[in-house]
Amino acid sequence: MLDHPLLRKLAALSPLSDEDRRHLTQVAAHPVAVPTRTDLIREGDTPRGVFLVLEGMACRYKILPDGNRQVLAFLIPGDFCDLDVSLLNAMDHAIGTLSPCLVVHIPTRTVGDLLDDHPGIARAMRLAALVEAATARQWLVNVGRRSCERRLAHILCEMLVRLRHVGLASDVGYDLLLTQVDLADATGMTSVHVNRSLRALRRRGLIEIQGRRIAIPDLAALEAAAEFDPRYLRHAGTDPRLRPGLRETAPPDASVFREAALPVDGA
Amino acid sequence: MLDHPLLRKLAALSPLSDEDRRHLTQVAAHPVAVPTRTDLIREGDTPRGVFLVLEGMACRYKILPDGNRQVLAFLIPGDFCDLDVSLLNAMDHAIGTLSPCLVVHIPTRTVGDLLDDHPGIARAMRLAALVEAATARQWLVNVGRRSCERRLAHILCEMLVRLRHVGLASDVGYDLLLTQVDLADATGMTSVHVNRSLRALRRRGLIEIQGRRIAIPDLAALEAAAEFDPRYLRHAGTDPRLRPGLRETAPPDASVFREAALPVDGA
DNA sequence: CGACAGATTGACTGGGTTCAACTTAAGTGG
DNA sequence: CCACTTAAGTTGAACCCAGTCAATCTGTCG
Repeated sequence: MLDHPLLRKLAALSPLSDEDRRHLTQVAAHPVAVPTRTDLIREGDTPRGVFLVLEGMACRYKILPDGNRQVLAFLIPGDFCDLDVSLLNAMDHAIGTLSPCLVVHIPTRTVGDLLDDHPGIARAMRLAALVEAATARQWLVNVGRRSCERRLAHILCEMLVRLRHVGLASDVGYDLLLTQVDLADATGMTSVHVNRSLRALRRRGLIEIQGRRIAIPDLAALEAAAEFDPRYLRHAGTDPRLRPGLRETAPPDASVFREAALPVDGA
Repeated sequence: MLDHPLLRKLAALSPLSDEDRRHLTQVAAHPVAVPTRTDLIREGDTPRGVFLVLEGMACRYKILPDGNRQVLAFLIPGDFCDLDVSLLNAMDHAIGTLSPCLVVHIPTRTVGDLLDDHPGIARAMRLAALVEAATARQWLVNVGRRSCERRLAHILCEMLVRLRHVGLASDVGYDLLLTQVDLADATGMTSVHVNRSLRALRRRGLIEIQGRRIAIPDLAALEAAAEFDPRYLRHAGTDPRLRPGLRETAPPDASVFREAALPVDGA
């Protein structure tokens, strides 16, 4: 039961009862095989539910008028797309596979039931959505302000942690089912320059690549090179062991708001 | 009552009852003045509620080890931060003012009551959150795949639409309470290059700048230069007038999923 | 054995950064 | 009311990171 990626992922965020687990397992009982480079949903489509990836890798992406693609997020086993998607009547981006995948489609109604009738699941899924939002912020920082080599290192670190969360990576490496073009479109680079930057990382001894396998001989070194801090990937959760301590210098008063602010006569 | 930015923004997304309006007005009754460049909450802080901006401009941002800043989103009057923030125990980014602001702090508990007891408000706020997520995706595309001049044009178009939604922009322009450094940190550029690119836009006759005032003589031209499509800013909503038609060629079958997919024996 | 996608490498180019000086605007206090 | 201070905007020149173009290599699969 633990090898079910969705269960692993959600249980790591918030405790799940046996009943929750049973229910989730049932919801994901009938996956469908989808070949590489196939859209699950396109920009402009009306979402009829949520997709859940059980095997393989997919991505959210947008295509620009000039044909360029920007990858917005990678979806790995255990990932699903927007909970509140039912409120929308048109997708502003597409979701497509990057490798052969096993995917489950969960109808809007089932999602609603899940959220309404299973508070434990609802909480875990809301937390997962917050982690995804935090990841999106990291990507914006990545593309906006980090050097190309660091960007790649950062994404490789991120994928290691995420894959490990669902049992798909060892401590030393993992299979990255992506092409260098996919990495380029995710990091705002050219595939040519992805290639060169990967080589640079290889030469620095930070990674080793054999086919699709990424090996990381010295994780601490790679994380340092990436300025990677994994806390955003789990910064939710009630488990005190997971509680982050992002600031080293504890603030005497949390909010500058109260100090600096001047009360004003309201309305 | 309509000049309340929060009401204008939410009402545009989903219908609000008079009672909803009364309640929201009351929640935002006691704003506080906050000077420029003041943090409302910092990275690592535990959120104790939600901030609502009534006047001025603020932003979400992150600071990198080398001191560089990445702005993740601009907050304008009517904007508030994450609803589900109470699930977190540490912010992964900071929120700070970029101009003198009037801000309301809404305690976690009040937010919960609002969401639980006022379904109309809850729906509108969930939609607003989805629009913010869509905006974040646009920013990633912006920084990842658009030329610098286009990036700036895109952000200027976006701000026009958003400010117009809360009655703070005319058809021809608005006051942008940001410095060129702020724009640079939002677009992944240098302030020097922001300056040069703005000049280029000015020379092309797409914008006019006087102090903080941005005038847009020919909106269609600017939108074309930016490849800007405003639908993501309102693509939610039940109002059929707001229903987007992102694709011009209607798909015969919405989901390639069903076509391409091969059923697989599940678990 | 082709055929094709993906990876790799080289040479050249250019968009955007860096560094630094200077101007303008907006306070602030004597 | 003006001298002083500071933040923001503007401009030039040199440099370099990363894109572009294009050829070649490698592996895989029918």
